[in-house]
Amino acid sequence: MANKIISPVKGTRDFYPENMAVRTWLYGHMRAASETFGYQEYDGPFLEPIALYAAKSGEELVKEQAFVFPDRGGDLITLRPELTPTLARMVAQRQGQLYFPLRWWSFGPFWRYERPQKGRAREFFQWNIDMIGVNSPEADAELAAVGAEFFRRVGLSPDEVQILVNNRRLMDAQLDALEIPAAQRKAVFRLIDRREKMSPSAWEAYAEEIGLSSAQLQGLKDLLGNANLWEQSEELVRFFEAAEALGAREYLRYAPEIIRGLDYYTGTVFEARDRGGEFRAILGGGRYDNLVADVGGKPLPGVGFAMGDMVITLVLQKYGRLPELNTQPAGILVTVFDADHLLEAYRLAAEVRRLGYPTAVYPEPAKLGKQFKYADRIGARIALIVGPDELAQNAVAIKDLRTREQTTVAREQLGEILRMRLESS
RNA sequence: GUGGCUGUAGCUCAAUGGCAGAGCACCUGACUGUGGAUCAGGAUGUUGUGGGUUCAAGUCCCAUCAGCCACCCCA
Repeated sequence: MANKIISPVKGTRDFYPENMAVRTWLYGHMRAASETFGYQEYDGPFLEPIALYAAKSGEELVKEQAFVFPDRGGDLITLRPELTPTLARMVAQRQGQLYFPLRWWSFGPFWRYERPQKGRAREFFQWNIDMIGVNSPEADAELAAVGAEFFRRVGLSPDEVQILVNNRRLMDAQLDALEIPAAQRKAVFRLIDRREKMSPSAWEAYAEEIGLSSAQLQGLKDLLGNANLWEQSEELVRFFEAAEALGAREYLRYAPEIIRGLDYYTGTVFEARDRGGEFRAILGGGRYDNLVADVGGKPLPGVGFAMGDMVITLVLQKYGRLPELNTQPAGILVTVFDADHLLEAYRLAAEVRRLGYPTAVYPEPAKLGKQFKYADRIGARIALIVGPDELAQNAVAIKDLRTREQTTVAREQLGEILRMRLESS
């Protein structure tokens, strides 16, 4: 038996009803946070040509981490590893008819060919939210505020999660001052990104390896130790002022070590972490001012972030913020007294549904005890019985599965009684 | 792509190289119009898969697959 079950594809997840309930719950809060700020829902194709990503997403992403396969005509197709390039294309295609600034959000599946581990699968769901057409620190702050709004809604406090913020232009200027040449910039960004993941000695050895002088290394260490560095960036000063006005300041903190991996970020970048530092980034995003032009449109600035479903779920679990979710839509189960009363049960179920209550009916005759047990196990609150006695009186027996009390009511009173029972608690 | 740990009943896990087991869950009955308790009984496995060593393998060896974890990388 067991050996005949075909394994699911590595790194995919089956969403049983209890898992699906969590996904739907997350989706609801993402929608609420997005719509509170006036963002519109959209989506793109799950399949894209590989060329869309080749331009700007970063080589690692396309070469090593995307699912790529030839279609029957021989063209290379990619299962989308991220949404931003699709968004850039969609905007570029209708650049003339869209009205800016554009505020769009989306939630859907993405694929990434990687070794699965904690907080990461090959198929995952991701919330994307972006504002296109404005280049201002205040727009950046609004996106961060949407992230903060989401955390607030799911019950995560600023003591538990924080959005760490930096700015690439600021870091570029600082690296200029240290006379670190442009050719070395990418390697140094990577070095910064790895600061907290390596031991201090290994980190310094790595710095030396990429060609930093000891003076440059000391300068870099000073930068990364300077929690007030943001005051030297007019963009970040305005960013934090706007975040304050938006009521999101308490979730934000300046962090000079935040760089982000994607090549297309040009200004402010941010990512959310749990304060224990236990998990990888909960969300990540920033400003990208060249992306629409890179896919063939006229230049348009943008800012946005993405949040995967897995890390946020781990964080919510850690802090006990995942609610008990009801996976049973039907509060009522109609029992089947015996084979002669099967259709009577079906008629009763139809009647109760017309009254507006989701109702399941036991699909075949069985011992009543078994049916009550089933009703209890699927999470129904009320069981209804129509046997010969009830039928003779044009009545229905109502059993409350929690209190175990049972009453018989006239058929025409059924709606009223059900309303009292189901809406009382 | 590299490394570590783990695969035994639906679930959680036992079994000094010597007859594959327990608890929970499940099914039946005690209870022919009533679920969670109790009691009695019952079913359940090619021990992930394929090889090898051995008189004998769940146990040792090799390979492979899967899950988890770390590295890599991160949307």
